[in-house]
Amino acid sequence: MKSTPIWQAIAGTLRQDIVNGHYGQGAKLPTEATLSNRFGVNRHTVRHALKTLAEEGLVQPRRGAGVFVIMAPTDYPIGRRVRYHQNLRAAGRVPAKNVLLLETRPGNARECAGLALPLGESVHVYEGLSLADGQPIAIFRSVFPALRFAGLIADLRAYGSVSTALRLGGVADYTRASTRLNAKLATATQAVHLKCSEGAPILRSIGINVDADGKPVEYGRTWFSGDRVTLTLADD
Amino acid sequence: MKSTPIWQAIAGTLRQDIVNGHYGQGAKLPTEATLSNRFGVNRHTVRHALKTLAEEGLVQPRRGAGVFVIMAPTDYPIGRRVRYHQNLRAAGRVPAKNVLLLETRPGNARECAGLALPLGESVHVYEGLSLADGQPIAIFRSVFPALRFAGLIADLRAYGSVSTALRLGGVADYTRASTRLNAKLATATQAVHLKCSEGAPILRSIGINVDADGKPVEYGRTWFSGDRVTLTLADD
DNA sequence: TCGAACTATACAACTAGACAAATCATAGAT
DNA sequence: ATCTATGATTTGTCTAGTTGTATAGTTCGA
Repeated sequence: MKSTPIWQAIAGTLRQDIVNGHYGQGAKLPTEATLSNRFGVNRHTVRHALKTLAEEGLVQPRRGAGVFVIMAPTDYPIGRRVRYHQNLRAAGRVPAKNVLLLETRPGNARECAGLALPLGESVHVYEGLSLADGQPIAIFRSVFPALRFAGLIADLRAYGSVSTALRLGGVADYTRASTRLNAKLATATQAVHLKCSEGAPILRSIGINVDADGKPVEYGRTWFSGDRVTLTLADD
Repeated sequence: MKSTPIWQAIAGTLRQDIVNGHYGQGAKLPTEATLSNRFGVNRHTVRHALKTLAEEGLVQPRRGAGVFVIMAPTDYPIGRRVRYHQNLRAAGRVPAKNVLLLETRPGNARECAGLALPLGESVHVYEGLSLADGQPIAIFRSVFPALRFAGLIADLRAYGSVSTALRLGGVADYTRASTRLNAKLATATQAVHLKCSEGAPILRSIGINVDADGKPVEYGRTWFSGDRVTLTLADD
């Protein structure tokens, strides 16, 4: 049996304390000297732990000042009408999106089934990264029926916003028809984008949005960083 | 004629040196490299000898620091009235406490059940480390009903003593109502604090203390280092 | 032939101490 | 009141030493 190194254990408990809101956003962690005393280890061992937390983007050290919490755990609302950016802004965070991929291709079985399209019909794919205060929160991949929304790619590229692009495509309003949640482990690629370690817990959400007539307009999958996001169910 | 292995001879002479007071309590043995030089053998042979001494409880190695002479296992009294510090002092040891956590939060199912509170009611949490002669003996986590003892956190922070804090909270006397004992294996975090190896045997005690009226005032869990502590049942 | 005892080497994990660089708090001078 | 100098605090970096673990090989006796 291989025992876990001390620095990993320390990093784990500190991460838990941060994620559980024990230290709020911008709060100063105890000094390295204090922590090394508290854990009964050498200062360098604590530094090793803090280094990994800094690499994950959880924490930022400032020479002469201390180590500060960069991000607070994000509450991410799930419900019939989700407006990601507005919710985050209301919580005092700075939301952002990072486009990774915009393309049109034939949909696969799952995508066409979710969108109620014949197999192999062409779909728009919008893949990107959701950020809060510059920290990656989630990877999303949304697919849309390409025949119905011919100019969607251009609109997405121009505005970045799904709701705006759909409105320009003639969908005045849409709601969430179904949501499924899974727990997964981060793949290597996901770990790179989410700035977490491979194998970190991931919360995967698969959702279908429909227009006023009940026709599917978006089949979206989202991979949330389990450490940084708490999904909250909104009942509306 | 069967010759005794070298490592047993080395263990014997080291043991003699220790019991003869050549190395006092807490003293650091020469490094493995020094010893292997002095005895003219490989370092692994010395390590084999040191390992048996460690298993006898005579010495305790600390990675990166050295091998240290250790004292006898601590007798820890369990009974209706436990005064940890006084008992240890009577045995000629120097007791100490190390505060790891002081917070107020909603209690979980077990904690609320133990304290006879409605689920989710707020509790004070006091987590720390018990030391004897500077050596970690046990990790304790006590929870108290927060509504009843409003100023408990401040008192615990000021005095460190549970009995003092409870007295200031209006509980003149309290006794142990129930004690349950389990054997566990040390988690990585516990191993860090107790300075033992992950998977080392741990004696877990779950106790409920009640006031004179039989109302629960403390739900405490304690994880003892199985190697260093002998629980003794006091009948009073 | 097998296993116990021992050697040899290398690397990982942790400790120990020192000093540099940036920051912060505060007393003192203007 | 404001600015400045100073000292304490805190993180960054470096060197050196110590135990933990893994692998590979040798010797010797049953």
